[in-house]
Amino acid sequence: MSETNDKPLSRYIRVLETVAHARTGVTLTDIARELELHPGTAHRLIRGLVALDLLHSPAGTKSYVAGARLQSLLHATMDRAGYAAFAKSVLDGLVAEFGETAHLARLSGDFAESVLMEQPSGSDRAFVQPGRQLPLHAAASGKAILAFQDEDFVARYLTRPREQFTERTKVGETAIRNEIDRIRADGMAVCDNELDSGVLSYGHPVRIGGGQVLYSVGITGLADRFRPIDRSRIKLRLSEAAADLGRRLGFTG
Amino acid sequence: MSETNDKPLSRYIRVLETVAHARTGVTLTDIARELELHPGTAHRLIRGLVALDLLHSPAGTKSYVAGARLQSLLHATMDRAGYAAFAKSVLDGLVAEFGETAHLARLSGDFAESVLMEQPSGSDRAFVQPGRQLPLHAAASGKAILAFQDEDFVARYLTRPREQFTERTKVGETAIRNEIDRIRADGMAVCDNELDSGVLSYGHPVRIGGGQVLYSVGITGLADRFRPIDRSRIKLRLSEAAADLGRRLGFTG
DNA sequence: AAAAGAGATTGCGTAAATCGCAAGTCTGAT
DNA sequence: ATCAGACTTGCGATTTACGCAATCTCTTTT
Repeated sequence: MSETNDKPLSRYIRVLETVAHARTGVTLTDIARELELHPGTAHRLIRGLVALDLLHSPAGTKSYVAGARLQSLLHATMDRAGYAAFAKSVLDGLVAEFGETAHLARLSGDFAESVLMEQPSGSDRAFVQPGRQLPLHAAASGKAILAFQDEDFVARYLTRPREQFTERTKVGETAIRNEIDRIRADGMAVCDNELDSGVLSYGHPVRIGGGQVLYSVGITGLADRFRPIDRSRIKLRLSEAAADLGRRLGFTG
Repeated sequence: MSETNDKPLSRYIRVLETVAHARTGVTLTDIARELELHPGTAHRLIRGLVALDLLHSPAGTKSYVAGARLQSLLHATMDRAGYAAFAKSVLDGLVAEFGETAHLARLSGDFAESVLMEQPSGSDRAFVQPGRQLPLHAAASGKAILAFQDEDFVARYLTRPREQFTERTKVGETAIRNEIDRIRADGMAVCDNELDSGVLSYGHPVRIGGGQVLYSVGITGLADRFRPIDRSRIKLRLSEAAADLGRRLGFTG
């Protein structure tokens, strides 16, 4: 009988806590010592956590830090209301410049979720009000996120059925793969009548610490009115806004 | 279900992710359906997570939300540098009003860790520079956090040895219990020469979603200069700042 | 109020993951 | 080259988690 009545899950969590509380990366031996585990046991636990991307060992190093999946979980627990405090001003800047609706979207499972939206005053239509689920294959802000996920994520997404919202919605695997390549090369996603009819939308990935893309920032307007606006200027402003947002959202080093 | 990694840990994590992604509480059946688990299996998983305080079921309800330990873990992954983006302006407001040093502290294990500090220009002394570990029984911002932890946490903290920093540091169990009661009743903690000699400090708990206290906001100054300032005005401003910070850190619970 | 139904909980035999330990491998410093 | 410390892998024995089905507990319906 061991003195500790620890179940497996408890030990995993304690490893995560040990890593999280350390300001810098911790080594296997650190963890084993801290938790009074045999090195072999610590190694097995860590290996399981790394396999799930809860821990990460930076290239070549033998120390461990919080993995992307933990970061993702952290952001997932943030309430939508919390974004206004530090993202509103960035969106307001875009609204002021283009006179169209701007929004911030967050990856949430298999959708992008709009978490904050700002509109020009007197705007009649709310395209992307907070809470709306934006499909990753059909919305500009969704595509901007999808295009920068890893291959596992993309492959898994493509195995599932995808809704065809308009006759322009791309749903085929090849079509979406091509679109992803285009977005990666260009740095910005476009959605022209692919989700809502008559609506044109641009989306740009937001990179947080470590380069992970959990968010995107987008501008949306009625196609007829929005189309004439110079696309390179939109891209420039969106990339600036994304860099700003990434700095504000990138809690983790 | 003949899918991917079905090791036990993976299922636990997927339950946590399901709960985190839901804006509101999710029920056992929701989780079972989402993850394609049998209700009995889902129940067992959830039970294990609740036992570790990773999930929480609000009084009497049958739905689940992120537990205190999960929130604590996730916040621990945040880098200190990340707080500047959305907490600096709040601290600056306090500095401008009182002309003393303001800081944000975060619960980290058995200490409160200063994660952000702002000072009046030309200030000569850095009381609580980011990274400093503030003891939960002797620093105002530490006490403000300790007083709002649950009984288990407090009891566990009191079993460990506590350093006596000055002759005014309260180290006895009864003394600390009384201090906790006072802070709970008053809503604010005071540290008068209990940690650093000649230094007077106030700390106020920051409640994030669900009412949990993982942070505190504090003002610190030389006792001789700071003591004359009206305490009720300090309390008012600190509580406003805490409410603002809680909103910005707005996490669901 | 009684019945029906959905959701939540418990028990059980079986299958699988984890356990501690020990023996191996790697790495970097002397 | 050698050595010490850190990391990794392998092995039965044990513990835990597994799916399923039966039971319990509510809320809703009649």
